[in-house]
Amino acid sequence: MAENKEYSVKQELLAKFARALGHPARIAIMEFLAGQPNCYFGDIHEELPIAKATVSQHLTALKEAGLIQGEIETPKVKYCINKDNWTLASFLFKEFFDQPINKGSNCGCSK
Amino acid sequence: MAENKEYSVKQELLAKFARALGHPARIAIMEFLAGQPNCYFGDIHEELPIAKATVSQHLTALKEAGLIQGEIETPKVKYCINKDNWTLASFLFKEFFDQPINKGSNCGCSK
DNA sequence: AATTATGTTCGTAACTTTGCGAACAAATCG
DNA sequence: CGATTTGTTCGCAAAGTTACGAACATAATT
Repeated sequence: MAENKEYSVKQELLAKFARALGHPARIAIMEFLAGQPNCYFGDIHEELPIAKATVSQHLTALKEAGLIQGEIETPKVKYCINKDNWTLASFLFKEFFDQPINKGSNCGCSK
Repeated sequence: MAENKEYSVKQELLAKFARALGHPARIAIMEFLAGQPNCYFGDIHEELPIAKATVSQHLTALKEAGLIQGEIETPKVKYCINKDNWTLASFLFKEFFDQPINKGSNCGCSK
């Protein structure tokens, strides 16, 4: 930033992942996928308090962010976590939250 | 989930933090605040490729998510990271990404 | 060829987000 | 008091999100 006043690739990527996780349904989907050996659309839908069309939309959003992948297993559709991007997201978030926070930036307002 | 088909408090909270971080400008703001001993509105604005009205909006979004705090230091406004919630968010994201991923959930699609 | 099961896509509605310039507010400076 | 500095708020436009039911697509089954 600073000189060129643009966002870095990392900032854009982190924001993309964050945005994808920015809905409780999508958090719930990721947690469900992490814990299930078989992850069919129907099972995911059963877990959520929303219509199947909406579930499909959320799955598409997660897919577009690269966090999950789908596979047709007629007549069902199997979803799973994209491990490469999961690992990447994990790394980026950890790096983000582990950045040192300048003591002077306390502003006297955080107690 | 499952029985009641609702989102947990944790899922809602994590989604709220994720959503707040779901824009590159807000990622950039947080990174800037983390690294600066003095974090005035004007300095933040200088770093970003957007109008001040928009910067103000993003700051409000971060404030509403609890990630930052503002303090009037006339005629300027000083912003800083809310450390308690930063720590909470950090914990929630780490817990989320450190959850074990079921091997069976590979679906054969993630190689 | 109809039926069934499983999801996706379409169309729509309501709402939210992002962005900007202009107007406004508050305190200080001449 | 008028002018200046610093940010916020207002009003608006364009675009994106979330949600749903209905219609559609696909493959297996009868």
